[in-house]
Amino acid sequence: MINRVVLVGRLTKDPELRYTPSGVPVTRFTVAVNRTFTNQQGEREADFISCVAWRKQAENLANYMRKGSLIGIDGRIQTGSYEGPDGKRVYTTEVVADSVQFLEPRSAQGQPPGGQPSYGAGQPSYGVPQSDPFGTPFPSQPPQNQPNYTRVDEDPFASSKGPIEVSEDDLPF
Amino acid sequence: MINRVVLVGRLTKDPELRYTPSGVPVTRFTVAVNRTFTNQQGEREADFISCVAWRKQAENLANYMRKGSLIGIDGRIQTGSYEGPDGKRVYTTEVVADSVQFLEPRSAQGQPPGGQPSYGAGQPSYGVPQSDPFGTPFPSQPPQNQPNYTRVDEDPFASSKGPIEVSEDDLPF
Amino acid sequence: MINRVVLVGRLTKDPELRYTPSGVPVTRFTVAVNRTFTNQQGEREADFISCVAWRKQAENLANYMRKGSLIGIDGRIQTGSYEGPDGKRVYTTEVVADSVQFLEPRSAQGQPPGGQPSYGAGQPSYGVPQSDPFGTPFPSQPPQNQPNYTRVDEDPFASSKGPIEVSEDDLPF
Amino acid sequence: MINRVVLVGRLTKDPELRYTPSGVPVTRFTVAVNRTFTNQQGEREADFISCVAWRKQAENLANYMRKGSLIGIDGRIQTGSYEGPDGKRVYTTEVVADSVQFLEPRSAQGQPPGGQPSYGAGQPSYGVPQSDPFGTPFPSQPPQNQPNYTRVDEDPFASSKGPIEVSEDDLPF
DNA sequence: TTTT
DNA sequence: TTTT
Repeated sequence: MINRVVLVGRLTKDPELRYTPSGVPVTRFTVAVNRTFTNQQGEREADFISCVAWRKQAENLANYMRKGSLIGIDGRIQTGSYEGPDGKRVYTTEVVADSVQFLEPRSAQGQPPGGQPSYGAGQPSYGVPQSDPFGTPFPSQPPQNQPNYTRVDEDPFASSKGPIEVSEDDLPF
Repeated sequence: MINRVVLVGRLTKDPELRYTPSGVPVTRFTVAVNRTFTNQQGEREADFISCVAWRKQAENLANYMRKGSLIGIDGRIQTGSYEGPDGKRVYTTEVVADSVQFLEPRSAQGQPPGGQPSYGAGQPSYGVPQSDPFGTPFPSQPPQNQPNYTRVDEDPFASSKGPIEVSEDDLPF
Repeated sequence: MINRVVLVGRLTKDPELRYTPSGVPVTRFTVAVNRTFTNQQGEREADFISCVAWRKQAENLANYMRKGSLIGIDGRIQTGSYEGPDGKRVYTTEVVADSVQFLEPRSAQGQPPGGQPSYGAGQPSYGVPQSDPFGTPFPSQPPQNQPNYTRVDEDPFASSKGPIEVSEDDLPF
Repeated sequence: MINRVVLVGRLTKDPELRYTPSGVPVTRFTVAVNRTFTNQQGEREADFISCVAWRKQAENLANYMRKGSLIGIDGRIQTGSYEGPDGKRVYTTEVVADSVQFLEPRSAQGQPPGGQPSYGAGQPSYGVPQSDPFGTPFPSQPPQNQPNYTRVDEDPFASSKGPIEVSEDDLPF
């Protein structure tokens, strides 16, 4: 069985880092991939593909990427379902990123989005370590003892023996 | 922008051929891809991935494949949306198959599912040409003047200049 | 049978357009892809992957890309062999690009390398249409009756019925 | 940087397991991938793609696959070079298999190639443990203290921190 | 609910 | 040096 996806596209939003109850970093995001062909009206449409990244990939995404960033994803399609608010089953499809590539030129990198206005903030925050995991510009350790971060569904691979991350880069560039 | 998917898995159902109002063959189907790793409970789960094939790929699928068949897909992820019955927007993700590979051994092929009972039909239909596009075991031409086949949404690429099918094989094996 | 390759990397040289005896444009080039992991010495190595593009892809490559450009390739591995100078058989492996993506930011594009500045020519030719296919910044027609361009091996797909180019974009961006 | 390959094809030979000086299992093999299109003469050609698998993948290959077996590979292209016998540099391209899929139907599996005549050997060898790593039908541990196995070049990833195997299956089916 |  |  083979299930392989490669995407190159742009983030539709600033990625937001979350943590599972057991402290595993996770980021959900959408990649807009422009089609290489046009429709009947001669317009170039795009596909908006839901993705999820875990651990270091999630942190790198949140620390170095923002809305509009060009990104490469190597991953797999994962489907699932959940009980909708109306009691009906909702089926989901998303790409789980094994590895994430940051394809912006150097000049466009290094301005990590923080709580501050992204471009041209008043006071420089780059390189200033923060205690808030959402603000730190460098890959952070899972905040083991920080009680009030955002919780998400538990990492389904928390105790899986298979490797989750293919690329173990500490820094994406 | 890159959007590439490769899947190898099994059909969850006998594929069913449909035609757009303008006579373009289309088949929607689901591929079950077993994961190569196990979950916390030690179970091997599967992803159930929605796919669509057009034209010759659609015909080959309907003519030569059935529930359980091992299949290889080379395609791309396509997203879209439609108005749900309750007026809410429903978002969709599917794989559009550029090319389809039939990975069953020869012995398991050649028993095309037809209008007849697929498994264990009374009279052999193999190789018997039919006028009904749903029953013919060989790739058929779009039934231009047959009014009462099943209609589906129009082929969005009907007049697109880009190639839809990467592989132009007349026969899949 | 499935044979799919996706690469994102940088051109090791300015691409050079050639034509087959029957006038089909072809460009051979090497893509350097940095590995996402390091070796025992802690160094990040790269793979230098031989590629070939035909027709419009070849022209776009030659017209818009240069040494160092970031490029995405969607293609397949092709192997072959030829008689070496010493009479021994030499085996080759290369990636045939079905589609080529130009991943440089806009600012880095639009300066098509020509005989001019790039390779040290006198006057700027940007945007100035030329009859010479090597100088024109826009995709050109195969120069059917120009006798003295560089000849290469005949296009093996010249009369193949299968589609060669997946993406039919006239302009890569 | 992205470097992803997916292949489905057939082994051109029975795979042979080797070990590096430090005991890492490695198998080199060639996958024949039939093209999905025909050449000018209407013939369907094939690409013969050099591959290498390490560790458990190498063992599974040697234990469960033979000449002609249908196989799926998820991997990356790796290039390198070595000093040829005539002192000239020889450049190599091969696919490093991150994961290997065994696509034969069950009936064709389970007859591990051994020293015995492959199909229909007189005495059943399946499931009979052997001390020879080349004959055992189950994944074996690296033969740490067996001096006289075949040596090959050292595993270049022996001490790499990155994961080598994406799929950690003990058994391929 | 979408990116350049 | 190649597979079905």
